[in-house]
Amino acid sequence: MKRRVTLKHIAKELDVSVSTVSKALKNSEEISRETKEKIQAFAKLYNYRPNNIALSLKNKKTKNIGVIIPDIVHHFFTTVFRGIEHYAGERGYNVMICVSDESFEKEVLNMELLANGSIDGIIMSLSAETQERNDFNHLQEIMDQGIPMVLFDRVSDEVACDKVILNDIEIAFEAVETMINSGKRKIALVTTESYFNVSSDRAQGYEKALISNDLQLEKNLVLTLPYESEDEIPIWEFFESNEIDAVLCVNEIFAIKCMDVVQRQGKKVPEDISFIGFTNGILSRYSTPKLSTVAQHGERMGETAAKLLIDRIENDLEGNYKTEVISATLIHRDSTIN
Amino acid sequence: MKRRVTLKHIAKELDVSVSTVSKALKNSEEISRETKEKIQAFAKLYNYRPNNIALSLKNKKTKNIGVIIPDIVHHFFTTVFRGIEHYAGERGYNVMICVSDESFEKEVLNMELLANGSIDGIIMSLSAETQERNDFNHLQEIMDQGIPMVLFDRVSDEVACDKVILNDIEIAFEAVETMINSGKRKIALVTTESYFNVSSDRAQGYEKALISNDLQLEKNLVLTLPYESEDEIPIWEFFESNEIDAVLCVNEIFAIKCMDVVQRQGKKVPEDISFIGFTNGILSRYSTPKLSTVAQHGERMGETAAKLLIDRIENDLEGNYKTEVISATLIHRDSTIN
DNA sequence: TATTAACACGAAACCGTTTTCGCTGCCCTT
DNA sequence: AAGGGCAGCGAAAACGGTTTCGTGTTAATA
Repeated sequence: MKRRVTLKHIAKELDVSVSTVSKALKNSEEISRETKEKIQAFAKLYNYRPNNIALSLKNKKTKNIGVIIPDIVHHFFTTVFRGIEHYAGERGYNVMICVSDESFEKEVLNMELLANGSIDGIIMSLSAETQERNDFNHLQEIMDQGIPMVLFDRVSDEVACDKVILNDIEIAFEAVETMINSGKRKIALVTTESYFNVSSDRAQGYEKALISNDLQLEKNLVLTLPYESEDEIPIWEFFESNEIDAVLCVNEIFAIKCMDVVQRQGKKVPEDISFIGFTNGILSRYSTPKLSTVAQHGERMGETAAKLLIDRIENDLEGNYKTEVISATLIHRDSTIN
Repeated sequence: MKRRVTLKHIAKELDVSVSTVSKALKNSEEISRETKEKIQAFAKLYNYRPNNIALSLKNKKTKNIGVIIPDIVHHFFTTVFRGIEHYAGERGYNVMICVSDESFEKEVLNMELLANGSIDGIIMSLSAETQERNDFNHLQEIMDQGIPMVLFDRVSDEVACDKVILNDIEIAFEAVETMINSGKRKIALVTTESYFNVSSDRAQGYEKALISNDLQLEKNLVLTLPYESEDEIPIWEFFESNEIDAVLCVNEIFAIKCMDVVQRQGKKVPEDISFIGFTNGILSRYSTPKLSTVAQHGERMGETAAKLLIDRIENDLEGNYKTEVISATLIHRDSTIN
């Protein structure tokens, strides 16, 4: 119904100039006390709020940050997002969110949409397709336009910007070593395609742990699963045709599915076979047995990313890109011994 | 590094006026072919993109919609959000998202932030605190300002606007009746505080089903749990001190927790006791046994909400508020008989 | 040859703010 | 009485676009 009241309306109504109104509302010394009181009272009465769009245009600052994530229905990303949202809110920023659906094309589209002035900076995690194609021109363009950008979790060495990552190698190493120390010897890895930087890092940690404990590195103890699939057969065969007494999974779902399969095959978890998964989501807390996991501290990751971004937006940092490493922690539940 | 190129830059460089550039880029008939070609080539070369902020100011349309949800790390809300994002994207809208964290104060703050010109309309689900306080002035103010708003799932009768809800009463009725038909007689309800409209609707459906099947409506077969709590004792006692052979839970987590408790008490699911939960999330699919649930079709809910909102933004509908009802469906897994 | 229509472009207003600068009066000083 | 200083306010530019309404040039027509 009612149109929003603007400075111009107030000015006309009170028979002063727009500039006077603007100054009065900022309590400028330049304006007499009585004029200020009159204007402020009027503004309050009509619930005046400065128009953000006009401010953005004038200041060339939108106080918005854009977030592009591959999937919103995904525990890890939502926790990261929560961290971003909280931190950004504290510093007066709003968050626009786009979902790439793991698609390269949608990622590019989203970036173009956001980059047209709507946001002061971007936080993103690469889509699966982007990692597979290894094509980062769209990121480079954003950087060239001088729009600050922070990459988290799924990052790439090929683009120079601030990054927030997990110490994937170290924590995978630690996870595997924990299982070795509890007496396990035939340790498997269940992972995704290796173009995911996180998967290859975790594989690296897995291998290092085996080697440093004088264990054989066996190719057939590594199972590569498609990112999303309901097909259980490869899992079933994998655990039937190999003697395995411990498993590291690069995500929670893989771990739950594998645990389910081996239990149906008559093995006991963790006595016969231990499990550790990445992503400390709800599934881990409610599975049977409760899954031991690597907590990725998504919320802290999000906060860190937001801090890096906003710092760069507000201060001109001239390159000097930082990579912050979030330390994961191992959470022992009932799928590992001790 | 490089500043974004504007119409003014192009105009100066090509020695024409800003208006000519603007028209040329819109392929206006008014401009000669050669001039248009020259300008378009130049624009492409320097990767000109119109500034969204300037457009928003001029058109008084931002092509942004705001979404306020109580929690982002929550399966149902993320699926709704995905629906919103998809549909909005198709119609050329971006999404700004705010999280109220179930807090009244944050909800109000978020609305004020969004309402200052950043968005063309709002989609929201009420925070727990807002429902508890029963205070909707902030919603009314938004409506008074003429900003279109759509409420979903957690709605209130006290505010007149478009709404999207689930047929909670009917589906709860159906769920309970299904269990009755499989021979169950002592049917419990595990719910949250009744100021959640969805909980009270589900309770209503539960009661109606009992009554219409000539079963006793027993107060002590209703367990009210705090919204988030790790305390297991009330659950344990509830199932120990009552003879119960079937349970309807108003959310997934409650169901999983209860199933866990009764199984540790030595009862068999579903033979001794059946379970149906609301929210068809990942937990339901991977619990032991797999939980039978009410699928709320969050994605469709989100799409519907977005459609209602955008239709209202783009056409002046003058009141005539609609309430769309999404039909939930019962998914039978292993926590119910047959 | 004078009038006119079509063509191709420019000037300016506008969206809502902020901010710089300049212009009035008025009072005080000498 | 003249000049200086200051308090209080307004005009205008700027942010980056769109759009309406001229306006000058050329070619066609009477």
